[in-house]
This record gives sequence, C-alpha cells and structure tokens, in this order.
Amino acid sequence: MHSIMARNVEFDEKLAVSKAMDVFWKKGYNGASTRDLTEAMGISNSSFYNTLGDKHQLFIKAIKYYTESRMDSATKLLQPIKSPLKAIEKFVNSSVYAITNEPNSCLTIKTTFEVAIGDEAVQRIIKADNEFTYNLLIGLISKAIELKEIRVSDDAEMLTDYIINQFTGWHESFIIHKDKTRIRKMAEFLIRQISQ
Amino acid sequence: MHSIMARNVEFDEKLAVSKAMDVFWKKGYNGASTRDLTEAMGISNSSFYNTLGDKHQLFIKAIKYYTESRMDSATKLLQPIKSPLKAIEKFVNSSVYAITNEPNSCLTIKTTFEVAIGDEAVQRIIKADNEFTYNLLIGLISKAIELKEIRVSDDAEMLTDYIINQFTGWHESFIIHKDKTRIRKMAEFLIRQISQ
DNA sequence: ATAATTTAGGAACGAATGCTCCAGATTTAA
DNA sequence: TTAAATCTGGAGCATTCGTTCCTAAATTAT
Repeated sequence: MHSIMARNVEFDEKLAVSKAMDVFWKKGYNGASTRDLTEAMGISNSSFYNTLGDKHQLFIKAIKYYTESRMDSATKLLQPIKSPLKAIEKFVNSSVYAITNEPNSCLTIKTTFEVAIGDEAVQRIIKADNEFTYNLLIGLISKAIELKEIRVSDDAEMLTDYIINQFTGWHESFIIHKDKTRIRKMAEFLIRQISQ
Repeated sequence: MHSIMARNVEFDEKLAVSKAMDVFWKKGYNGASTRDLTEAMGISNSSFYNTLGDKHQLFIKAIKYYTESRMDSATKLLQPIKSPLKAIEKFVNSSVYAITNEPNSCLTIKTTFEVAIGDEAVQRIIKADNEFTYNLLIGLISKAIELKEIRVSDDAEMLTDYIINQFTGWHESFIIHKDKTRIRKMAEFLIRQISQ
C-alpha cells in the first residue's frame, strides 16, 4: 500500500494512561476534565483524541490499568504459601497497610460508587477485578478449611465474600476518622474470628 | 426600618431540598448540574440563588436532610428493645433490606468516596452521622455483652465499629453482583459470629 | 533532498457549566 | 389604593466543558 514509510509512533501509552489514572483517582470521573488529563499526561489535545479515543475510553483504560496492576501485585503477594491462613493474614495486612497509607482510597471502590451503577463497561471491569480477588482468595480459604486452620463450618464462598467486603468499610472508616488503629483492630478481630 | 411590609415568603424549602437530594443521590455531586437541580425542585434560577445559596450549600443541606432522616428512622427502629441482641439483629436486617431494595446505594457512602476527602464541611456532616449510629449501637452492644447475649470478649467500641463497617462492603457487593442472597448470607454469618 | 506518513500545537467549535442581574409580578401594611 | 418589600421568570453573563480541525513539525524509506 505504501512504499514510503514514515514515523512509526511511539509515545508511551502505558505511561500516559497511568498519569491519567492518577487524575481520575484524585478527582473522580466527573471531577476530572480533559484539560486536567492532557496536562497530566503531557500530551496535546489532538494527540489525546488520536491515540486514546475520548474521555470515557481513557477512563476505561485507566481503571483497566489500575486493576491489572493490582492483580499483578496480589498474585506476587500470595505466591509463597507456607500455610494458607498465613497467606490470608498477609493479604489482609497488606490491605490494611494500603488503606492507611495511600493518599487516595481504592480507585475501583470510588468508581463503583460514582459511576458503576450507570456504566456497564465500567461495571464489567470492576466485576472482573472483584472475581479475580475472589478466585485468588477462595483457593486459600478452601485449603485452610481443609487443613482445619480455619474453624468455620460455613461454606468457603460466603467466607471469601465476607472477607473481601471488609476492605470497603475500612476504606470508608479511614476517610472519615483517619485512625489507623481502628482499622488494625478490626483486621485483628477478623483474623481472630476466622482462625482456629 | 420599614413601615410597610411585604410578602414574607414561603416556598417549601424542605421539599425543595429533598428533591435536590434525589438528584445528588442519583448523579453525585459533580454529576449534578444546577439546571438538573432547579428543574427537579421546580424553582427558577433566581429563587435558587436567593434562597438556597449556591450548589455547594444546597448539597450541604441535602446531605444534612438525608442524615437527619436516617437518624429519625434509626432511632424509631431501635426504640422497642426486648433484648439488645434482637435489636442489633433488627438493625442489621433493616440495613440489608435497604441495601438490596433501594434504587441507589447510600448517599453518605457515595459522598464519602466522591468528595469527602477534599471537603471538610461535607466530612463533618458524614462524621456526625457515623457517630450518631455509633452511639446508638454501642449502647445496645454494651448491654448485650453485659447480658452475655454476645460472646465476644473484645471491647464494645471495636465491635460497634466492626458492625457498622460491614454495610459499606455490602453496598459495593450489591452494586457489582446485584445478588441479594450473597448479602443475606454475610449478614447471617455476622450475627452468628456475634451471638452466644 | 524528496515524498509519504504521522505526530503535535493550538485555535476554536457549540454546548453546558455555575452564576448574576433586572424587569415585572406578587404580596404585604398602611 | 398606594407604596414598600419580596419573589420570580428568563435572558444572559463569563467560563469551562468535551471535542474537532487545520496547519506545521518531525520522522521515515527512498
């Protein structure tokens, strides 16, 4: 088709998306303007619309980037399993650390409450993220029940759900009270309740 | 100062604020425009700025209205205490019902994640709401511990916090999965864990 | 260099944003 | 009825919104 070739791209899309993610993370979807976004990404308006699509598509890319990053680190975090219960504990503690130390609260939670109800595409991504964590955790819990490290007679599915849904409340608590020990105490209680 | 008096108002501010609240509830703070709001309230632009202030002040009034309404119904709900544990159970179940049946998820939670981090006035109101529920619940829990209806040896403060923070996660779960039984199972588990 | 191709800069679009202002309608007390 | 005081409809303010478009610069193979 073309005998003479020209400039074959490369601006770093991954980097740009991650910069955009920071803006959405801080200001929310509706609170972030396209000017905020292009400024943070360091690209011009035309480059933005040529390469990333539009605001909504960029947001999709941003939360995908966010969830994929989390999946990576969660997978790494839970790799070396001595005892499944210890792994669960580690997971809970790392969540507590993130909640009480990161400047913004979890982007997927923020997004869930801001736009997920009316935005199917967003909802699918968040659901997938949720199910990834679920699948990661249910393996550990099943094994922990098997090994009688966990005392509960209840089904593993429910227990997995139960643990995952703690984190959201802890995020809210930390926004309101900014009190680390409150979160830690709840986490300790959770582990104690679960443990044999 | 004025010997001849004129028209002394009345338009129904409470009603107007409650209409505005519905808009904020559905669209969020940043997602709601002043035209959305005046249209829903059925008042003109000038009436809006003369009587309600501006968008932010209206939002403050709206979430105040929301939290005050909830305080009323929570107080009524927890009035007839046969056993404190039963009262707690009732409170949890009514929360589950609200989560799984109302069209929008809790306005204070949405607001917490959308704007509370950067808005002190909003944060104060949400914190007050949270502490109201806290004070309502800790009385019941203390009494339940006293009467040995609750098995836990832990302090009542932590346990109150723990219970309150369940609801946020359940809201998120319901947005993502729209599965009532999932929420009910977690609620049942919570009660079972607490009960003697 | 030349031509092909893709980037980026920046002006500017129409629409929507939060908000103001004023003329006129409405209600009050005298 | 009259005049003072208050309320309201609606035009319209400046700004920002998301988005488009055109031109010029940059990079490539020939």
